[in-house]
Amino acid sequence: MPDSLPMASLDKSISLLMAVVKDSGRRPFSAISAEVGLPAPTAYRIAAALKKRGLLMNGQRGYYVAGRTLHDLGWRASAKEVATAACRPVLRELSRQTDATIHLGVLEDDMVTYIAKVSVTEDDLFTREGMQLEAYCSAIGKMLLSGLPDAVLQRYLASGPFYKLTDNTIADPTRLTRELCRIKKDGFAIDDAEVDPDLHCLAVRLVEEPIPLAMSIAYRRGGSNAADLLPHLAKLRKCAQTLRPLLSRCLVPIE
Amino acid sequence: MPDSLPMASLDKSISLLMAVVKDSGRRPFSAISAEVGLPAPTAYRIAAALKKRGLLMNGQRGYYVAGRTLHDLGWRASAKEVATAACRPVLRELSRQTDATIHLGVLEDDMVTYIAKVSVTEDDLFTREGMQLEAYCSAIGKMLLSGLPDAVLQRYLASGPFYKLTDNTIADPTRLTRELCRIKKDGFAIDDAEVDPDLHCLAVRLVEEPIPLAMSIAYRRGGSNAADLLPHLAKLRKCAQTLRPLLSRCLVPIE
DNA sequence: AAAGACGTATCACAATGTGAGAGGAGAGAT
DNA sequence: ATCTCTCCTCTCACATTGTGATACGTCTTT
Repeated sequence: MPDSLPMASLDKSISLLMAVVKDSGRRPFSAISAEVGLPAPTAYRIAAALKKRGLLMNGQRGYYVAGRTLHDLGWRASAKEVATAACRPVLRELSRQTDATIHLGVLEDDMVTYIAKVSVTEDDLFTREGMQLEAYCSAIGKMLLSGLPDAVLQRYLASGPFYKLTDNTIADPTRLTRELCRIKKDGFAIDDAEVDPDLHCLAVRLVEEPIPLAMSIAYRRGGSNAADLLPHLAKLRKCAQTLRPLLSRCLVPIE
Repeated sequence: MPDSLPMASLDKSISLLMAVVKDSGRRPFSAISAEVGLPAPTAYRIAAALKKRGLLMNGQRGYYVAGRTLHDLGWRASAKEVATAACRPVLRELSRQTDATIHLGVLEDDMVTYIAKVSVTEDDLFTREGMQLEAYCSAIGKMLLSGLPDAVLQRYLASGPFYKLTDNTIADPTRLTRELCRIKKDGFAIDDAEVDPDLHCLAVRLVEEPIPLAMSIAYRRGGSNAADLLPHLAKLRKCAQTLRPLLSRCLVPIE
């Protein structure tokens, strides 16, 4: 063996961890460590270290099972979380350029969930990461709705009633349908103070797979209106363009 | 520093991995590695090793995000999977003692999912891990149904119709209700050839939190009947008793 | 009581991870 | 275009640190 790889010890540990977890309790630890090719003391030392960090736990004597930390980490590695992590730095840059707040959102049972909120300066928006909003009146929501299959969209439109949160809220299913058509055609959605009298948003689509994502730029200013946002459309689209390859690298559906 | 812990390198790697994943793209890698206290070359070497194994991936330049392997491992560390892993060796022992097939199951939208099937000898049962069966006619299913809150159970009973898979299947909601009451009182459920003419099962409850689990012992023999299984009830219960502390150690709801 | 498997210690050796320093590669700014 | 800053990699001498044969305590099974 001429050149031994760097971090051989880490690599062995990962192999062991994966082998144990994938075995799912079928074989005793000794058998697994043997298969991975580790002598007993080494294997037990690694297992002890992994256990200390909660990546492994003791099952029945002679057996190990996946630990809670692993579950935590895995949860944080869900498509939603990875998308958030991958996008955040780019969104921060866009926020810096536009001096506005950027939101990243997904559709979850007929509501928009904001999975990332990025702003450079302190903003006075009521939005928060993890918050859910009605889809039909927010820019991200309408953007995502416009991408739904027709049958699903019809079911949504029939599921009303839609309440008017402000004077501008489009609560009429017919008008909403027209608006979604326009959005699909133009490729951008606007929230013209439809959820809050002072809030104006402009949203574009990001990706569809493995999870539909959209992002929006938001201003909260008395006196401004939605038209003020349109100049930023190009920047938004360029940002989306930057994000797409990034996301597809991180979120490959299956190999 | 007198005694350095064993597997210090692994420990550092885990710290770095967790820090990166938990940061969720908020700060660049350099900042995170600095916080963890790792010099740049070391941090990058570790990151490269983690990336090679798919635990990390590259985001935007200067950023890392959780990788697909991490998601896989985390999925395998879900409550269901950990429960399976933790139980399997014990179930295997019971299977050896009784020379029967042991099943472990959960309730998932009104059906039983078999998450583990253990048998020492080759069996000729049609069951498979991951398979779903009607709850109202299987022993594990009835056991789990009997533990449902009253309101949920009523909804289930009203959700029929229940089909007779064999002559013995209890398809009448009233009789089924009576049977579930008995099961709740006695603490065991029987499948007396209610799903397959040759299959007899005896099930007991395991745990309720964080996920209701039940296990069953199954014989497939022409000429035998459910009464033949009752002598094994004590062994089943002892086995459940063994598993309970094990499971609570592995599946602590939240810390 | 004996046999066997799990898990931990001990310890000398050297393999291997370490980290300063230098340098290449990109991106952004001027 | 050049400059500049940050990201990332390479090299290399050092000694920290992981390694694994052997051996011992402990628990479970026969």
